[in-house]
Amino acid sequence: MADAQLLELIDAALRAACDAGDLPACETGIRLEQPPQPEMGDFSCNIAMVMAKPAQKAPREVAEIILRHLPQCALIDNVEIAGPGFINFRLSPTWLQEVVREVLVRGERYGHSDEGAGKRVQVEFISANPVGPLHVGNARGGPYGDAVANLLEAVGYEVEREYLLNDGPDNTQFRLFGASVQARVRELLGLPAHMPEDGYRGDYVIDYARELLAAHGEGLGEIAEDEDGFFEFAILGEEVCVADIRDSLEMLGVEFDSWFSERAMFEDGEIDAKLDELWGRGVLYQQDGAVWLRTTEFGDEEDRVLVRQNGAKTYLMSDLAYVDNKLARGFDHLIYVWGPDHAAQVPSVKAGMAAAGVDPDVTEFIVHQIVRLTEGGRVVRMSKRQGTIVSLRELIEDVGRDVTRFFLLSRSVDSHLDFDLELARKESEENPVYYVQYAHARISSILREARQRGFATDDLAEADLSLLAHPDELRLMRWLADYPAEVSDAAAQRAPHRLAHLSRDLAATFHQFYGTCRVIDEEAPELSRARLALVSAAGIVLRNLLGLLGVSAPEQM
RNA sequence: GCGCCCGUAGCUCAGUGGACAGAGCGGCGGCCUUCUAAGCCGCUGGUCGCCCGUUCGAAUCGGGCCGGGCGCGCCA
Repeated sequence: MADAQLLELIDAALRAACDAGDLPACETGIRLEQPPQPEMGDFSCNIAMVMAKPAQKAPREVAEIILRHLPQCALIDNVEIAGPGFINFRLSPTWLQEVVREVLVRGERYGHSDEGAGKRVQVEFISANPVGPLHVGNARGGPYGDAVANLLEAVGYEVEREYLLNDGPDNTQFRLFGASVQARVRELLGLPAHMPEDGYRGDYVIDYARELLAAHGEGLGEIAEDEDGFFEFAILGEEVCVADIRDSLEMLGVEFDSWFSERAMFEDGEIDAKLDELWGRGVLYQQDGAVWLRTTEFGDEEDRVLVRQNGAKTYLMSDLAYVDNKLARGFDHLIYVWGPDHAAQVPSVKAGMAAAGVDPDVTEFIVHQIVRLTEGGRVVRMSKRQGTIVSLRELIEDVGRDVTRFFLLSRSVDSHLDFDLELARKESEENPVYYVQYAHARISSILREARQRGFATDDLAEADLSLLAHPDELRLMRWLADYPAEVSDAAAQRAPHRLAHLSRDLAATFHQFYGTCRVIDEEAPELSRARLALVSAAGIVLRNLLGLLGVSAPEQM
């Protein structure tokens, strides 16, 4: 590609200048940027300013030296030094024509790369406790984790999506859920029931109880109301709950490769083995009847309990065994997408890994911030107690999958996200999802119309692209040229929200082109073919972009 | 009290050390006998929370304040 060639030329110039003794050796990587104004050129390089200090010369003087050593090349039409010392390059227009051709030839693989080839990454996300339906609060990680996985795949990694089910026998919340399910089942059977103080009182538990009764019959009433009974009901309830979760995830368009059961690590001895290993490493001690891990020696603020006074293992114990389990499965890198309520435990897990002799850097914890629903500028209060939590299912039924995904992905995970229900419901120009999808429908429509009028659309790569010279055409082509770098950046930064902004931007660039450049014109068949090629290329990139977001690209609206 | 995140246009937010800080929504005014007007064009709009520092250059990096959100359990 043109930018890579340009980098080589600049590098050659620097080496030549260095050999000639005009400039000192430079270890700084050269970077190309897009100038803020198109009149400034196609690419801009700041190397002269970076080198000004080591060279002990003024930036513009350094730039002149570099230009003196720049090899001749047909690619470059014009070079100038601008502002404080930028070197601005204007390339021959053919480079953009090549981009259009490349998009058409590579199709859905345009923008992909092999940066991550040969590396296996696991992305674990959502992992909400299997004690109730997914709701808006814990759903943010869904589209996010999925889109990050898509991005990593696009840059060549082998990716697995995993959902961790916190269903261990020592899990207090899970047992509480079991007791709650049991209480509801007994109520339905007319038996004396005991809903725990901090039990799960949502109506959905009654639905779960009904389902269980339908599936297993009245014999459920004979299960004892004790710890064993609670756990039995927790496992029964989990089946119903997980089916429910999978169902809403299907509505969201998220599919996991792997559902990992915490309980399995207890049953096959991995938890105990990990505990023994830690004893052997001398990083544990007993105090107040509990077993503690010396995490303070590895950067944590305080030591953490692994085995409680009552003999039950803590979540940290499971987390540490879980890391081993993941690594044993051959992953090179582990990404955890966690909700804000788990942010505080990141240092403990990292310290725990270090204590266990595992390199904490193989893990990457991404903590997203909360989601609030707003309606008419006011925050929709969500309370578990009052049952006003909005489930993911309800949200999707209300505004649809595409809008749900797009909205949840449109902000940086570091920012709190206000989900504007009113805007989300609008099927109009105010809604950014429809704006982007409309651009795709419009592209499809143009191609349909062209075929109807007798234009072939399957050999557009052979069109005479040199006819594309209108400023809005050039702008669109330039946009397509930058796309691969944007995907690469978004993947590296785990920032799918960039894709949402890009899709908006591409749609706007296309709509603008559409407004000034008539595509189908029987009077000018060659120009029409060139423009159809550009339209088709824009459609491909828009489709790729929406694909990464997991948002559909409609043929018509 | 401690930790994490945020503070940029009326609102919601982009902006990986670079050139006059961007977008959407909102507001005002234009554009359909022509490929989808769910569109386009123009106008309106800013002490990048404040102060110091690092740098040729800071919305961006560091320190200190101020404001807001979320956490801080032998629950997860």
